[in-house]
Amino acid sequence: MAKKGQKNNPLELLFKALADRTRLRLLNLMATGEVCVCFFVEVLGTNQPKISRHLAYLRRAGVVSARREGKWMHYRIATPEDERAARVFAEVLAWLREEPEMRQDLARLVNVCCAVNPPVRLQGAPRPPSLNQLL
Amino acid sequence: MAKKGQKNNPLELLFKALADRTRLRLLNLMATGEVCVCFFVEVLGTNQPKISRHLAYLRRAGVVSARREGKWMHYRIATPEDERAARVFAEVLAWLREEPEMRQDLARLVNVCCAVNPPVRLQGAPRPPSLNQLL
DNA sequence: ATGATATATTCGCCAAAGCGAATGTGAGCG
DNA sequence: CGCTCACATTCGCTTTGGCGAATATATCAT
Repeated sequence: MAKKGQKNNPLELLFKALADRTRLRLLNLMATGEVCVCFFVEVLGTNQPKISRHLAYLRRAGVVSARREGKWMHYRIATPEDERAARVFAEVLAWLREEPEMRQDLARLVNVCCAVNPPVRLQGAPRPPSLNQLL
Repeated sequence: MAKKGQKNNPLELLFKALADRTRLRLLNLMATGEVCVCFFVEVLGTNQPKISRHLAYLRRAGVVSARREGKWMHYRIATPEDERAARVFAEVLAWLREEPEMRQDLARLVNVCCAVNPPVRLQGAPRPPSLNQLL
């Protein structure tokens, strides 16, 4: 019964989490604060199960945490305890912010939040708190 | 026939390269300078094809470069051109240096290099230049 | 309870990637 | 030339992970 055992220490866990474009885009959107799942779906323009699966992956990797609010789920970045890890993570987020697609994503998120006529899907959705100050 | 096309921009490429413990150990050993393949094999204590495969992976990802010297191959870290990428990479290496197993690896590398009776396998092998100053 | 909404999980399917074992290649030496 | 050493690549095999489609769960409203 000797287990294969996940040798996955925080290091590998983090990098595996970062090794996918969808997950990087999600993290980028969470960079300024917690975001509701429906916004991810809207901004990334993909189906919802895909988003949920990647969010689950990120959570298993300890990179994000989730909070429930009624029927909505909010995800936020979970800053690593280890100082080195936190610095690497912060650098990565800063790097992301410079990529064109990531900037577009952020722009779309802001647009969708501030829209006078938001998509039906987002009618009653709780807006990302960090963006409220932009309104 | 539409190609899947590797969307792999430098970002994902780097993180995929980092998402494996063996590769992280290799990078850690190269942190101070170029190292010959035979030392990797000796220090990590695994078979040679495995090492070569991971080195090939790192090279495809643009993270390391190789130099031939007679029958020996030396690998070194290829610092990314992009400034952000370089900073992230440097932070990662610094982080690695703090992990116990990584320190052990480095210690073994030094030991093997300075040994009066090195393993047969390494008799004529060119030592990592960066370690010569330690002798 | 019924239904609607928001999110999560499961199910096949397929591609990427890790492994050990075997084999290929290229350089130096007799 | 042929042999050996250092390294690279290939071959099955297994695991991981990504995907869309379908289904399950949780919360709220009626």
